[in-house]
Amino acid sequence: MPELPEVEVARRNLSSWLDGKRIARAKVEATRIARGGSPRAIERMLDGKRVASVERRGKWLRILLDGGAILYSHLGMSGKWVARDASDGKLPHERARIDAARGRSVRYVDPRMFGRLVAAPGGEEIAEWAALGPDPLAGGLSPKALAARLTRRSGPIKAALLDQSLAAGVGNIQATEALWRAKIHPLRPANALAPAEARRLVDGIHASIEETLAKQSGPEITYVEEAGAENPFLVYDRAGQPCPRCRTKLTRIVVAGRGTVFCPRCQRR
DNA sequence: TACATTGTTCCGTC
DNA sequence: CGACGGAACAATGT
Repeated sequence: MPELPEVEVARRNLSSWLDGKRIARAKVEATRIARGGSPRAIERMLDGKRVASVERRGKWLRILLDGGAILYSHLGMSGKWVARDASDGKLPHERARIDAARGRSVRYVDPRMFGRLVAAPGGEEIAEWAALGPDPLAGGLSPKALAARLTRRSGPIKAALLDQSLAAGVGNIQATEALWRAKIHPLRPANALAPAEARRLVDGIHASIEETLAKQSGPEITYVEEAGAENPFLVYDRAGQPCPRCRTKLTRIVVAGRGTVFCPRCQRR
């Protein structure tokens, strides 16, 4: 599952492949991924335009084009941007491609099709982008601001962390890792966190993101659930294994409908 | 064969 | 109106 670090790697890759390049030809398949206009309309928006820059906010990407049009991209659970040669054939599960003139042929691959491509020909900011909260990597997430927003929430802290309007880009993996680092039980009511705990939580989010980012950098990202991939995380998907801190057996529960691993000794309720 | 699993967005309810 | 639980989505594993 791509979360903030993987999406940031995708942004850097797209930027290196496309920045300043003219788009020779775009192809968008007719799948549920294409939104905000027909696949044909998205292609027309891209064809012949020069790419100005690639931005990220939370788990959303956007490609800004000269003239003001914008292509938004969300990777969902299994989406990836990869670069090939223009002469290379269609990849398995390839849903779109953007061929740069005198450059790479950039392909969007997404087996499960939870991802999205949204065209904004007039450069409009789509609602999903506008609704995103502060981005932890951009330094926008402060302990005080997070604590203030958490006072209104009585549900489990883990569920609150998954709300993209609170902290953009934190998903199930980063939330699980950050709570373990901060020694906070996933079921603690969000509005019951002490200031020191909010500080530890923000530190944990930053540390987890930075560490994942360092491990995932490269032109091809591997997601943890893919066959043959090794799990780079400290506790995510490691129920039954010893806690890396105290060796107590890690426990798995379900919070907000999602698998949640924690250490019953380090993370007390 | 049917069902659980997976993360996020969307939707209905309180 | 905001919080929150559950449904839907596509594919895979049991």
